[in-house]
Amino acid sequence: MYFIDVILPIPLKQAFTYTVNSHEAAFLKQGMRVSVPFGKSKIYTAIVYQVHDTPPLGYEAKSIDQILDEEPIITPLQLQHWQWIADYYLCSLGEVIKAALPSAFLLQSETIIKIGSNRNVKDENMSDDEFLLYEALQHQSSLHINDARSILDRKNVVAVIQKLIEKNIVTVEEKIYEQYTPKLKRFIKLAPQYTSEEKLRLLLDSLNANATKQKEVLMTLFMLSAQTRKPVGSISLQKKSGSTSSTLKTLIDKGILEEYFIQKDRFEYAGESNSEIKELSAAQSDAFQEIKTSFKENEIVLLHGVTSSGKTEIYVRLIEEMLEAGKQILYMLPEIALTTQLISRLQKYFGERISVYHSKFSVNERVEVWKNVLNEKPKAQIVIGARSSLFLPFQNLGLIVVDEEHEPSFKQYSPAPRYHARDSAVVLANFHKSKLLMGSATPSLESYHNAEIGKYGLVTLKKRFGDVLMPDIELVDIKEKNKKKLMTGHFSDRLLEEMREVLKNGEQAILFQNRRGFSPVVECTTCGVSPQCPNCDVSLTFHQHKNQLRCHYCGYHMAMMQSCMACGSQTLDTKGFGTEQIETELKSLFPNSTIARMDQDTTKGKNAYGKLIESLENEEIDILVGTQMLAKGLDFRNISLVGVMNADNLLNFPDFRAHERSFHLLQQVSGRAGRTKKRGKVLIQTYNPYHQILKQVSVNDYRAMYKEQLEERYQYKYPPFFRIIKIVFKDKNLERVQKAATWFGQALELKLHENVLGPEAPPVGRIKNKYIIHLLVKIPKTQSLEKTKKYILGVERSFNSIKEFVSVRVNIDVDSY
DNA sequence: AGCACGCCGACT
DNA sequence: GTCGGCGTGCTC
Repeated sequence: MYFIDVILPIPLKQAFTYTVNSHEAAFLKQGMRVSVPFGKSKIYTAIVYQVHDTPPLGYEAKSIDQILDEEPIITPLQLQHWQWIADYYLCSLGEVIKAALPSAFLLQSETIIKIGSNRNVKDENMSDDEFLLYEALQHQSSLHINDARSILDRKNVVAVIQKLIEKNIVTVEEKIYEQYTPKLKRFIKLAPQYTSEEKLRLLLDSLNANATKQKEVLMTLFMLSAQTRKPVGSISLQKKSGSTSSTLKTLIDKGILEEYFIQKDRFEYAGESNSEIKELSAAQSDAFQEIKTSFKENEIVLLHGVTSSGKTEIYVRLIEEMLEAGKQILYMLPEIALTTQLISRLQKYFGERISVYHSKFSVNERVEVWKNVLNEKPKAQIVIGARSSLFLPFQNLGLIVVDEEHEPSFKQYSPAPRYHARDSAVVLANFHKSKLLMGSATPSLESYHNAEIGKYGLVTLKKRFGDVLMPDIELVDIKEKNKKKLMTGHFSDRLLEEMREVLKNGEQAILFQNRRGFSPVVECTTCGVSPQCPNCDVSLTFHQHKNQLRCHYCGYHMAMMQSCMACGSQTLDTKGFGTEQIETELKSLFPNSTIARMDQDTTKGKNAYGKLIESLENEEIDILVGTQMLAKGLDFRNISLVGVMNADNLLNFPDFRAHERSFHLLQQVSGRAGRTKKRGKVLIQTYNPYHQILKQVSVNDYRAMYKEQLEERYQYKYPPFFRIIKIVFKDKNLERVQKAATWFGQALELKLHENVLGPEAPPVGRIKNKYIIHLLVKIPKTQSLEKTKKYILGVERSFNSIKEFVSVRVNIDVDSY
């Protein structure tokens, strides 16, 4: 007897054992997929972990359903890395697998209903629902379980189907649908009997005189295949010969032409790669050499280069060297949708050797990249992707670049695995014995600290490319401006002044407002009530273009009311302000300028973002208003002014990274100004111009910010001095979740004492009708991380055995952001 | 996580 | 009286 242990893509920690026969045992290897029956009826895709001959104790193993791969699709190194992620971030290997594999690799069975053996059915023996299904099956041979649900218009259809099965009216089977469909391209060739020139001539003669179109097609085909000696695609044949698909079809039907299909890759970089790499500036070239020197001693190097210093060109040089060494390269960046500019720049350098990978790609595209990386195909030698690209089956990884290393979006919060892609990449590089370069204009405190204590190499690039000056940053005190009545709406006189200047010179301006929607909160000025979301503890926000109130957490929306729902008065007012309101104000302030807005609402469509960028590039837009999105990767020559409408709502965020994040964001936004010889101008409006962070931003003093924040982190026991683990409790019942968190917290305190914080309700205490409570565990560097985690897991186990708390969801978030 | 089994309220 | 709610327990 042979057995295999498999991992299922579910949040259960244990492996599952199935039986296989001796052939299967000999064939199967770790990292192959098998489909296995699981539970009552379902068939799942599982990953083979090991093949052995030890029968399990205490239960009878089922046998597998099917082997799905010829070769492993996951490498042993990958599994090791994933196991590390599972252990470090306290989740199951199954959860990592689910996040790591393209969904097309993890097929699940679906229930199909078919007509049964009992053909003479009497209506009176069936209930209405049963009859409806029976009738549906008279028209089509099979029904998907979802079809049954929509026919009966209810969720639970299993009982009805069960009855029909008992009466032999229907049968069910579990079917797995192949989701991956190779893309086929149609080619045309001459049927073999006509391939000689003479026979072709005879053929042409034999065609009717009025079949000129057909002759045309044949001549074109003949010409094309003589010219290129490559297969002739049906589309290009049609185009070149000016014929239609029906002409082609006629010829195929006559047996003169034959069609055949070749599998095509979905990615084809159409543009050419002009491999001319820009000459590095002196500063860049110094940095490049420094990085290489540093790599001799360090596995990891942090490149701290101010905005617009040309970090990308340095990456390109490093990548180029790795390419020549025949190694694979992973280039990770945050939120890939926002970095189309960068991708096309890299494609210009490396052409078709780049594959792009991220979770918003279709399942088919992701499978193709996966296979190309696995087989070390040249076209996937460089992979550029968001955080999930770190799960790809690299064979021969030489370099990982983590660009914009400080970005919080590298940390996944939900669902598990709650991993940090930058930190997991460090481990991945270690497994592959490859180098890792982190880059940022404003490194995270953690990484900079690691560089300072000598864990990472550090290379600094202080000069902007082309010796462009750092922008001139000015803080505008809007409290004072308000007093002196120098504000027009949300614009100070200084900002308006600068904007007029910019527009007069035919330059562009960017305005940054860190809030979406027209105005976050609607408030009744009579009774002070503002409409709340019924499912979450937040005020609804007003969206002007749809005249709607919306909840950002659960998506709840309702039409904007005419009068206050509490007191009935019509004195509704909007508090705070967002991009939409700024846009409206701008339109009346500068009626002759073109104004555009960039935020989640205006970039929803597939190409909306690209279009905005394009019109900005073509200088069709004079003023662009936007959110966070503006901070990243935009690289335009003609923007000479950046305005930050209100810096305070950034700084007043209730979390320990708020100050650091504000610095990052303001620094990055400022970096958009003045990328040519002329010095850019940045105006930051604030109620508190004396805030340390703002001062540090205004004089571009990263070191001062770093020192001060580090001191605060030390004082208040936060990273990089302490590790933090956040434990989140959720339940429909407030009292129960409070009780649960208190119980858990007390259990933790037994051993971890004062390093357990909470229970505490987060700023938004209820989301989607679930109440939320947090516990925070701080772990000093001197304390064993492993033991602490084990202890927390132990407490969780006891917790889960308490009946009262079974409904309470517990999430453990290691290195929470 | 799904998913089935099992015990209580609101309708035909 | 049933339908369907979701609480509880298991999955090799």
